[in-house]
Amino acid sequence: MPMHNAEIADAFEDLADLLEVEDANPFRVRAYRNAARVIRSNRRRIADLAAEDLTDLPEVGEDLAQKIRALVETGELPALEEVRKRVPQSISEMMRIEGLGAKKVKALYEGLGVKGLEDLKQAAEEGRVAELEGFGEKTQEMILERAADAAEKEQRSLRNDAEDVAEPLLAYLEAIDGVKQVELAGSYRRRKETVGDLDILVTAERGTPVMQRFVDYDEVAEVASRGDTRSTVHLRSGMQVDLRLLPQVSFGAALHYFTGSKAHNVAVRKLGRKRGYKLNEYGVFEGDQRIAGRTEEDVFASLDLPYIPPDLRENRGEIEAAREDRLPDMVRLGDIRGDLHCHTRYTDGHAGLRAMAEAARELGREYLAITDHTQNLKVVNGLDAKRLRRQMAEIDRLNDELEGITLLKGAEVDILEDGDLDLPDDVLQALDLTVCSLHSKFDLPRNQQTERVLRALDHPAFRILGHPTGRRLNQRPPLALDLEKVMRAAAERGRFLEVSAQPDRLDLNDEACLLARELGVQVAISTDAHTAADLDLMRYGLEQARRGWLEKKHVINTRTLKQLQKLLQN
DNA sequence: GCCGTTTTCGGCCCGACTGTTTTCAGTCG
Repeated sequence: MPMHNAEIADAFEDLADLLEVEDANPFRVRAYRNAARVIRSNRRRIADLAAEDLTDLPEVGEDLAQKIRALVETGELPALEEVRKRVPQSISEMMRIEGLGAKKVKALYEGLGVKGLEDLKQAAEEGRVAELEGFGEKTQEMILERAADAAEKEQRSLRNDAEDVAEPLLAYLEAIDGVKQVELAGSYRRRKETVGDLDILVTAERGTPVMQRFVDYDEVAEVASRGDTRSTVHLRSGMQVDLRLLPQVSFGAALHYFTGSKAHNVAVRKLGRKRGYKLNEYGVFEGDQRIAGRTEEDVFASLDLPYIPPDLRENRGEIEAAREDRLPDMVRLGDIRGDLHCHTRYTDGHAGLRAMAEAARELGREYLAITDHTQNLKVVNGLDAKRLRRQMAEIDRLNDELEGITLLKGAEVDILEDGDLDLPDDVLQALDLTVCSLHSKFDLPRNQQTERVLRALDHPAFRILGHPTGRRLNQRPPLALDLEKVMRAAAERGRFLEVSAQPDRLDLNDEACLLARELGVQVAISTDAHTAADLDLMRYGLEQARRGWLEKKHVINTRTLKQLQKLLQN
C-alpha cells in the first residue's frame, strides 16, 4: 500500500519538532515544515511521483527529494530514526500544549527528565515544574489545565458548526456602539471545509471598549490573553477566538494578512520584496512610507494585481493567474438552476415528493431530481424496480400539476462490489438520470476499488458518481480510490462527478474540483437533501467548487432544463 | 534545507502578548 501524502508530511513534521527541541538550525527546521505543508496539500500522490523529479515540487530540493524517496520505498526516514536515538519521540507530544514550544519542552526534558504528557502532568502535580528556571507557578498551572486536553486529538469544526458559533458573535460585536468594521478572517473567510479557530478584525472609534465587551461576551468560557489590540478567548463550544483591534489605515493589510493562507501570504510578500516593499499586517511600506493598507484592493493594487477573492488564496497559482488576468470567474449560487440528488419518504428522506418539489421551487430551483436509494441498501428500505416504477408514475402525475418546477426521475443506485449497478437495465434506462454511489465495501484495495468504479462508469445508464470518495469529515477518511483515473474515464465517457454539499461530506473537495477542472470533467453540485430544509445546503458545496476554481460552465446544474436533458441523453 | 530579475552564498516575516529572568526569551499566528 503506497504511503499517503499525510503520512509523509507527518514524518517530516515529527523530524522538524524533534530537531527544534535539539536546537537545530531554525531555517532547516522551517524547510522541513514547509515541505511537509507542500506534500500534505498536494493533490497528487507523492508516492506515485517518487520516480519522477521530486525537486519540481516547491520547497523540495535534492536532499528532501532523496529523503522522500527513501521514506516511500522503505517506510522509514533515516534522519528521523537518527534523531529519535537522541531525543524520545514522545516529547514532541508536549508541544501540543498551547504555550509550550520547543525551548520550554527542551528545558523540561533536560531539567526534569520529562519525556511525555504523562510525565509532565506528574511533574506539574508535584510542583517540580514551577521550580525549574524560566518556569513559574502560572506556567505550571497552565500545564496542569491543558495536559489532559492535549491528550485528546484536536479536531477542526465543520463550516456550518463554525457559522453557528461565529454569526451571533459577529452580530454582538457589530452592535457595540462605536464599532465601525467587523470582519472574520482566516480559513473561515477563505471558505475552507473546516475551521480551526476564528480570527476577528475590528475597527472602532477611539475609546470604544471593544476588548472589554469581547471578553465579557456570554459564551466566553476562558480568557487566554487580553491586551489593548489583541485578545484570545475560548468559547464554551471549545472554539478559540482571536480578536484584533486595528487602526482604519491598516485594516485592509491586516485583513489580507490574517485571511491567509500562509502559503499565499508568503508568495505575496515575496512579490513585494522584489519591488523593494515591505508587507506586514500594517500595510505595504516603501522605506518608512506606507503606500497601501486601508483596503485589500489597495494592497493588491500596490503590487499591480487585481483583487484576488479569499476563496482562491491558497497559493495554487492564483497569483500568476491574477498577474495574467486569467483568474477564474467562479460559479455563483445564483447560477444554480437545479438540484440533482435528494431523498424522500420512499426511502430515508423525511418529506414527500410534493413537499420537496415545493421547497426547491421556493429556493428558485427550476428542476429537482428525485434520487432515492436502491434495493441493495436494505437499512433504508431501498427501492426495487417495482417500487421505483410506482414512484416514477407519481412523479409524472405531479409534473402535470406543478408549476414552476420540474421533477426529474432518478435514483441513487448502489454500485455493487463487482461494479454492477443495483437495478435491472430496463428500469435504469427509463430514468432521466442516475446518481451512482458506493455504500458498501469501503475497504477494498485501491486497485480493486478503482476497477469497481471504472466498471460502473461503463454502464450505459451511469450519469453521476455520487459523493465520490465517501469521506465523512472528522469521521471517515476518503476510501482508497485513484481519483485521477476515475476522472479521466468519466471525461472520456461524458459522465459527471458529484460535489456533495452535505457539510460533513463536501465530496469532491476543493482540490479534487481543481483536478476535475484540469481533466475536463464536469460536476454536479448537489445537496443530497433528506429533508426540505436540506435543499438549502447548496452553498456549502458551491463554496468548495469555487475554491476549486470551477466556473459556471464546469457545473451541469447551472444549465437550463433543456440543456441539461440534452447533456444527460448521451 | 531551500532558493535565485539582490542568483551558487547568504538570506530566510515579524509584531503582540505573557510570564518571569526586572529587561527579555519564548510562543503564537
